[in-house]
Amino acid sequence: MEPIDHFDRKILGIIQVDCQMKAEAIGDLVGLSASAVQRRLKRMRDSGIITAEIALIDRKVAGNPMTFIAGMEIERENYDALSKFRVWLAKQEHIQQVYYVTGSVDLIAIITARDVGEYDEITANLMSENPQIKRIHTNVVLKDIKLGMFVPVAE
Amino acid sequence: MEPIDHFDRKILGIIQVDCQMKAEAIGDLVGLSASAVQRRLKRMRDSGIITAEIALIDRKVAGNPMTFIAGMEIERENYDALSKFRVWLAKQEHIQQVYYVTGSVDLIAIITARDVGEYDEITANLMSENPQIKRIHTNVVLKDIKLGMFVPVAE
DNA sequence: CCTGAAAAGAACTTTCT
DNA sequence: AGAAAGTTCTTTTCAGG
Repeated sequence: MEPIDHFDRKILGIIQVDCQMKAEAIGDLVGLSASAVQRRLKRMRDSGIITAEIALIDRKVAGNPMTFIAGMEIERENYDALSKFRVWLAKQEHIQQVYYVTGSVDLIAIITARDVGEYDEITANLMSENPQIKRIHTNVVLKDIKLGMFVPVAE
Repeated sequence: MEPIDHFDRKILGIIQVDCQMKAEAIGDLVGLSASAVQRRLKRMRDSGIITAEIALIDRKVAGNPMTFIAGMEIERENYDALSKFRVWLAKQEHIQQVYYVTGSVDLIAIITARDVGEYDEITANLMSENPQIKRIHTNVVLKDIKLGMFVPVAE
């Protein structure tokens, strides 16, 4: 993967907050011309440093106001079934994030739903479709304190 | 908050995956002219239905390849200190997401760091700056199975 | 009120130095 | 890299449902 310089880092810091900002405005902030910024953006998109540019929307308007954090235990034996699980997950729109972790549970998922009833349906389906999952510990999110995907760009 | 119609829902579904898609391309997908799509986008941005448009970047390139999920226990008495905590959190770039939850822990945070050492520094600082946090249970993320912020838009 | 289409304006891409 | 020309996209305007 291509190396990035000081200007790239600054640009990444900006577009992680607002990727619709005009190249000229970014240029003013980082001390570069609009052309140079555009070139760098194109290079970072093409090389995969920028993996996606997405809109965040109001969950209530989308009809999925609730969030749940599910800790899951899986059977050690067939934990190679993860690849199949991955394929299955890609199609599950309500399951936003899944992490394979160390600790008291094996997987942690962040799931969005209309209400508790719908969450129940989702987890019931999750367990029936993926028998390697033995147990689910649920935390209901009462309040989003901070939500983001921002990653600091180290110098 | 303004109501949204079928076209808005389709547009939201698209820009949650790619917010740089051209209005004409979106129009082709949803069956609307480019002008109409632009108008709807502007309205949804102004009204706060679209809360942000952000770039996702490669964590390794950013120098923060590791992710940790921290479950935190807080003292019941001064859990109104949440508002101060919130202000403090806003400045903590390594702490991406924080949820106030029911269950065995009170808060769950998703934290990004260069390595375990840096994570240790972050949590040490977290606890010294916020004495109401009594205990932290850490899950180290071994693999990101799915990462996203996509929210399905109910009809 | 919202659409589609065309004109006007702004941004991006390319080329050149 | 920056600047200017060329191209594309967005914004505004306007007529019509």
